[in-house]
Amino acid sequence: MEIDEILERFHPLPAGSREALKARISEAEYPKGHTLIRSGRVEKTLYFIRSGIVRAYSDADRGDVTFWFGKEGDVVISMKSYVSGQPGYEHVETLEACDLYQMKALDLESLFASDIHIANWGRKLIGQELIKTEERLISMQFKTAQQRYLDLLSSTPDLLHRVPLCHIASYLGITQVSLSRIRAEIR
Amino acid sequence: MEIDEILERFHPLPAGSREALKARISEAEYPKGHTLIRSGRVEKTLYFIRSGIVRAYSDADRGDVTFWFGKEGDVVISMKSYVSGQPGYEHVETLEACDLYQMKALDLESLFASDIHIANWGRKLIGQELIKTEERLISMQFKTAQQRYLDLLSSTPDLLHRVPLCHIASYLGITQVSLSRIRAEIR
DNA sequence: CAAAAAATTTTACAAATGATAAAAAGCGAA
DNA sequence: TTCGCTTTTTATCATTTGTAAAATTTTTTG
Repeated sequence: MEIDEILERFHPLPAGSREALKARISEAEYPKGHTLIRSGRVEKTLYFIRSGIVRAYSDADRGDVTFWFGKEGDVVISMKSYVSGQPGYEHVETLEACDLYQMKALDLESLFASDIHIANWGRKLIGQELIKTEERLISMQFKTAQQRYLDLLSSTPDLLHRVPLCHIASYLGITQVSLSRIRAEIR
Repeated sequence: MEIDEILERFHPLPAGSREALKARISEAEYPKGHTLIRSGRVEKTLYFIRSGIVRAYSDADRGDVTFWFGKEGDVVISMKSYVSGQPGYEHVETLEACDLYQMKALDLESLFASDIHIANWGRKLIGQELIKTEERLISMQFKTAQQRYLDLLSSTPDLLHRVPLCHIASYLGITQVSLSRIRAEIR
């Protein structure tokens, strides 16, 4: 997915503002298994995914728990770092070789301070992430694991071919064994 | 909590921008049990809580499920309406008599378009909501119901005196009976 | 292709949670 | 206070989910 298309996903931008953003964006490739964001740090870079897939996870007693998948067109930010300037709680690693657009958080910050269109674009971007997170939270409270699995199957079927089931299970808030049971039941 | 203090909670504002916001804000009182936001509509008003407590909930098979509590200093918005302009999925009702500051979403929208400080303030506001939502999502995935209850107890102990346990249970993603068991176990 | 490694599924048992019903406790109004 | 109502707790049993270990399948590597 090309950068113009990605930037327009969140909110329309006047050509001048879009060019100002693009002037700060560079490209980078990373292999599978590369860690883009590490917890406990204030992250200084953010990414847009041109191609590939990544996961965000945090450490827990029972190993790491995946709470987000990002794919083509998505933004990769340590939200905590980005919003509050405090060390984040998440790791983000590539699950495939990835082509990314990258940008310094400080560059974006200074564009926010000087360009009102970019400030509003950033507001919309965060807003859309918020809706997605809220909808996931609600689905965790409302729905059974089986329903959540079926939802995932219909909304992003490709995820199941591209990501190991252990990460899918943890994303659904269940164990690998439970997921296996659900899959057997449906078959 | 006074309006200046609430507005400053999210991001510092120059005096002029703060006054521009305050010029669009009025006060209102609502009794306990009043519905501020109804699902299926595009909400045109947003609120800041001066005093009192509210809950957001959605309809499910097994009755309504509470997914957010707001108290003094918090913002009450239908996020879906506000961010995407589409009908929201949540109801918000007062659980106590509430003193609120209220504002038309369109007024805020036009301030976003004309005042860069307010646009960035709005960005920070949404960002902080996102962090809170993300942390709750993670705690739903990582933690047992008992841990979530203990977390709630230590972070907002007053909630338990002000809100019926049926709403607390649904907020924690468990039944009233399970919550009762957890409470008995701890005692 | 065969061996090794990794991922996934299956099994058996234990623990946690849900559903339901009924009892107990708390609370406001007459 | 007592009555009537709501909220909370307790008890029982059924179901779901977790843990641990083994079996199976798939993928990787030589």
